[in-house]
Amino acid sequence: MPELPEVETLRRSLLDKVKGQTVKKIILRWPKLVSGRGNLRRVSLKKSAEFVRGISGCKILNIERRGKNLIFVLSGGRPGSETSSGASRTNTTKPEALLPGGRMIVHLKMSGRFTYKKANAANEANEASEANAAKSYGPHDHIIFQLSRGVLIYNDVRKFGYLIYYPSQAAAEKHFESIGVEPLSAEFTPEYLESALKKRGGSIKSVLMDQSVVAGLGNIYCDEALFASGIRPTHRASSLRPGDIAGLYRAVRVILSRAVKLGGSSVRSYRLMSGQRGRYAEKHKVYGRAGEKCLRCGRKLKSAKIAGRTTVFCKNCQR
DNA sequence: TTCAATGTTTAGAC
DNA sequence: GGTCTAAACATTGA
Repeated sequence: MPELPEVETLRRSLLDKVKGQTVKKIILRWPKLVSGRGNLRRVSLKKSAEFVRGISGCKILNIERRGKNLIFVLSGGRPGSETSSGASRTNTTKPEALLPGGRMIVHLKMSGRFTYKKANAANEANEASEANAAKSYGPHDHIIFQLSRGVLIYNDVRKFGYLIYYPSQAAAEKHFESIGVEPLSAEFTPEYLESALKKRGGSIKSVLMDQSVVAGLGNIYCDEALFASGIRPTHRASSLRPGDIAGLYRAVRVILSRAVKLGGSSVRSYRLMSGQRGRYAEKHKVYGRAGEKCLRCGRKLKSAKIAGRTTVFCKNCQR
């Protein structure tokens, strides 16, 4: 599902459900997903073991977002240390004992999802038997996190996504070394955008999609922002005029924040965790509308392959 | 039936 | 280095 608004929407609902819960058990039904982020990754027993050992017993303190990535902030404990059963439960007078420790970074790529099921008598019983537990999961439920009060499931039809455990914040930060600014943060300014675009060859669309420039824009929101600012996706990034860049900058901010407010865009089978549709898809002016009429001038919207992605734009309104 | 396309990223080729 | 393509995988529609 994954562009910034969808990931941000997911972050909020996940936080609401799992914050403060402890990871009791992890079932890796497709271990490759935790073996790194390269597209040629192989199953790594070492990584799988580190993932399970590192996260089991930890409390989920917070969930953050960086671009299209989710960052689960975990407590520093391990089973048998400060997060162990009896002692910490009675010793509630010192919540500050749970310092942030490891991080789990998740990228959903094309088809990653999370679902959450509250614990109840039925699935407690299922968990008792491995055979029944296996039956209660869908064919694309690849990673199961049994939490203190429910079950968090990572589901990914195409298996492009990844979940990586880092033992410290410092280690996790390296993951984002080559990622650009957050488009909804104060760091993202018209000046930043202008200087970034000046340096780049290639089309404006390919640069906007480049996560090392701005983090979180994908095919949908690039097309929408370019339409809103009247810029043709093929336009060379380095030759945009300051006025166009200012317009593009505003469009990116307005469109992303509006989409976050509406819960993102549900296209294809994507749904919110609640099962509802994100309502921003209703606002799309160009994405998914190739061959239909431009909502501004009425001419037929064109489709083209740009930066390897299907791109929809209006030849008349975007120059 | 076969082929192309799908919200993404990256490794490897030039 | 920048810039482009194919690949990781499954499903769906033409």
